[in-house]
Amino acid sequence: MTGFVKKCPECGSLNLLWNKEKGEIICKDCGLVVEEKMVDFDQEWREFDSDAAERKRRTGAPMSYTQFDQGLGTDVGTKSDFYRLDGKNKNKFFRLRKWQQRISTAIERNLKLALAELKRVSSYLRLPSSVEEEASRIYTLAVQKGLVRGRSMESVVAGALYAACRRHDVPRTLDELSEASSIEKKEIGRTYRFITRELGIKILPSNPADYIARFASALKLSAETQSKSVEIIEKAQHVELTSGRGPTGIASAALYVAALINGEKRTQREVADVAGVTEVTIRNRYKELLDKLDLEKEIKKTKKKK
DNA sequence: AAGACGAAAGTGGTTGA
DNA sequence: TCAACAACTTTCGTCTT
Repeated sequence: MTGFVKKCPECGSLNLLWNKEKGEIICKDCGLVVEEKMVDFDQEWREFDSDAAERKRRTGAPMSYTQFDQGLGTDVGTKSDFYRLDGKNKNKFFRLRKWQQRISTAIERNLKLALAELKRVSSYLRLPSSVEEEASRIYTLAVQKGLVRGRSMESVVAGALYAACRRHDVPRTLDELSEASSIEKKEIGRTYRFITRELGIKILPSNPADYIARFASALKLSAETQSKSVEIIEKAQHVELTSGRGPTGIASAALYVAALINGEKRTQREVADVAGVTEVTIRNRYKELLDKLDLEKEIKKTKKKK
């Protein structure tokens, strides 16, 4: 097991939680998200003898959708081939090469550009490579279905990334995508809905709890507060408070309450900012949470302690 | 003076006739 | 295709700490 990060840079704790699926390392003590993008250096297979090793080892460049042609491109000849051909075949050679280049310019160049943009945005957001891969796949499919026509390449890229994030339970808000790609929120939402519908990609509504780690870390809240808010969210889900509501609203309200309970008060404004919702939404969710989950005692308790 | 609260009007999207 | 609708936002005035 290889670990780059062994100690939390914030509080020095060694109590780190590795979450490979989300590509995050979270400090259990202070809640800081230490590293959001990490590489898994483990081999996922084991070799018991040299025979098995031969079969299981894979060599060569990985095939990846982040390469525009999955890394398996073909070029029709180069000059070095040219001198070996007679007159007739020279013509054929040029014809083929011309067509190859025309096709390249039409579709593949677009893909090349788009995937470069996709990589840029995804690294800006420090997304795990699994998400980047998925997004590239989605974009490629979208191009093949001609869904990019009439839309800007960038917005489709952003939409594909958003969809990939959702599928991998690594939610990023539309605001974050918007900031990274400089495409309007509405536009991303629109293309996101469009391409997922057209490609028949099913996406479950995201779980508010998935946002907690990042929001809490941005607000420098303790791990207790984090788990408290996850707990609150779970309770809220049992009482059917969560369906139909924006997950970020729920997450931020739960976080706000949890912070109050643990005496780590943050203003509604602060929470609202990192979660990308308004104070009003937090207030509404907050009120509902208090109504249904009688958390008031707990808040009063910590008040008296002071 | 800042933060919390709540009312009212507006926005963009979904749904169902 | 249109109208009703729910969730969320913006704005603004009032209350609380």
